[in-house]
Formats: sequence, structure tokens, C-alpha cells
Amino acid sequence: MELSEALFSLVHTVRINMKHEIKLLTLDLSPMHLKALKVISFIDHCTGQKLADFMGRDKAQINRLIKELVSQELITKVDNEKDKRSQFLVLSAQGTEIMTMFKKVEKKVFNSMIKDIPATQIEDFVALTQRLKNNLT
Amino acid sequence: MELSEALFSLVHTVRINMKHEIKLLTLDLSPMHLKALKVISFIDHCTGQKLADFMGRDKAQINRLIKELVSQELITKVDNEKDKRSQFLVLSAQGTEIMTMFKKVEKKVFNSMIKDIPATQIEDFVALTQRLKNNLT
DNA sequence: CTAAATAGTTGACAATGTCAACTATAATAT
DNA sequence: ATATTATAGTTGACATTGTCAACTATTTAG
Repeated sequence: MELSEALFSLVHTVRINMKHEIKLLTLDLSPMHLKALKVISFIDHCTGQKLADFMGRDKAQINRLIKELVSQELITKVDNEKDKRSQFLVLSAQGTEIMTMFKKVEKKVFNSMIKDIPATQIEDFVALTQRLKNNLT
Repeated sequence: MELSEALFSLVHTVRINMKHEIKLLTLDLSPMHLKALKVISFIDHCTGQKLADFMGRDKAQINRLIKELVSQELITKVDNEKDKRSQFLVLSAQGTEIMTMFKKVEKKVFNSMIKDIPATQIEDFVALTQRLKNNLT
């Protein structure tokens, strides 16, 4: 089987599983909001612009998304002293809690995925994955 | 690095690259339409229902998507003699042409990704990818 | 210091996604 | 065989998400 097909097929299956598990959490959060929260927690000193760039979306939409996350008290905006045009997005206690739940679910899915594979083999796999990524960026 | 992070990060980078390359094709086709076309060419004897299931979307939306692809003459509907409720979706010559271009772009991205990796290592990688997938389904 | 670039904001609108109701056909259980 | 239930597709109304262009405030470059 081709690498492209194998890779997309795996990720598709992972996504289906994640989607199912996340539904069980009944988070009352749309997929976009959850994804944004994830990216905010992932990117160092995340701003609206960085979020828009990473998600490959229009900044208008991202701006509204941020407003909603702020009004839901999942994130707060912190002034950037170095650049007064922008503000940093940081998770609130509640936002952090949701990300913790999310990561738990992610771990559950990935653990069942690697259940019978030796750790060294997974380490090699991760190493190659990173190498492949570096070839593109 | 965690497997989940490595995997999502790789796929994210691949998607960004693919998106960029596809833009250069100036296909005049929305992302959804292209994705649907891809799934139709991928799934054996694809019907509207199968397409909706695979894409994890509402069948109402999928139905409209199909109508548009038909009116753009990228696919045709073929009656299913075994089940008169459903019709098979098949690519037209033009739809096939677009998929050929798409696969070419995909190959280009993946080739630059694996450029310096021995073929046997890629084969092992693909094998493990499939094994991981089977652990989830 | 001026001009160009960047971060964010907003309004208007377009594309995508969802829900519920409906028809036609098929599968299942008496 | 027929009544019941399930499935494939279709449609209208509506909700969410995504895009474009114009604008302000700040920063950077010439």
C-alpha cells in the first residue's frame, strides 16, 4: 500500500475514534472551538494571528472564535507589552480542565492503538514521522 | 515526542503542502468537492450513503454536494439494479482527469517527503501504520 | 518622518453543516 | 403474504463556519 493512503487512512480512523470519544464527554463545545483551544494550548505565546495562520483560516473568523472562547471563560487575553497591537491568548482554569480531559481521551485512543506494539518500535516510528515532517517544512 | 503529537504534526504539514499545491492547479473546485471526489474514487461502488458515512457528514449536505458534482459533470449517477433506492456514483472523464491531477500533486508532496529515506524503511513504516489502524477498527 | 506592513476588529455575505419531515424501496417478523 | 421496521435519498428551514473588504491602531522600514 502507498504511504499516502496508509497515512490518511490511519488518521481518518483516529479522527473517527476521537470524535466518538469526545462526544461522550458532552463538552458543549463545537469542533472548531475545541480545535482552537487545542492550538492555543499548543502554540507558545499564541496570538490571534498565529492561531489564524496555524489553522489556515481567515482572521475574521478566528477573531469571532476568540471572542466566543473569552465569553465562555475558556481563555483570557493578556496584553503583549512588546507589541501593543496584539494580545496573548491563554487558557483559563476551565479551559485547562477541558484540555486535560481532551488529552486523556487522546491518550486512551492512542493506547488502544499501540497496545501490542513494542515501545522501541513506536519510538522508531515517531522518529521517522518527525524526519518526514522536516523534509516538508 | 508523543506519537499523537508527531502524527498530527506530520499530517498537518502534509495538508498545508497539499493545500498550497492544489491552489496552483486552479481547479475551481471547493475543498469539500475535491474531497468528495477523492472519496468517490476511493470507495468501491460508492453511494450517497457511503459517502456521507465515510465523511461523517449529514446526508442532506452530501446529497447537495452530489447534485453539484453532477451538474458540473464531474460524476454521474448509475442506477443500482440490486437496490432501486440507491445509485452508484462514478467519476466522469473530467472527474477522472481531476483525480489524476490530484494524485500527481499528492505524489509530488510525498516524494519530496521521503526523498532521503530508504524504501525498506518506508515499507516498514507503512506496515506499522496499517497495524495501528487495525487496532482501532 | 513618512510609507508600508501587521494585528486586530467589524459588517455583509457565501459556503458548509444540521435537523426534521417526507417518498420510495428493501428487509424482517410474524 | 403482509404488516412493520429499516434504509437511501430528497427537500425546506435554519445554524454554523468561512471569506472578503474596509477600517483603526500600532509597528517596521526606507
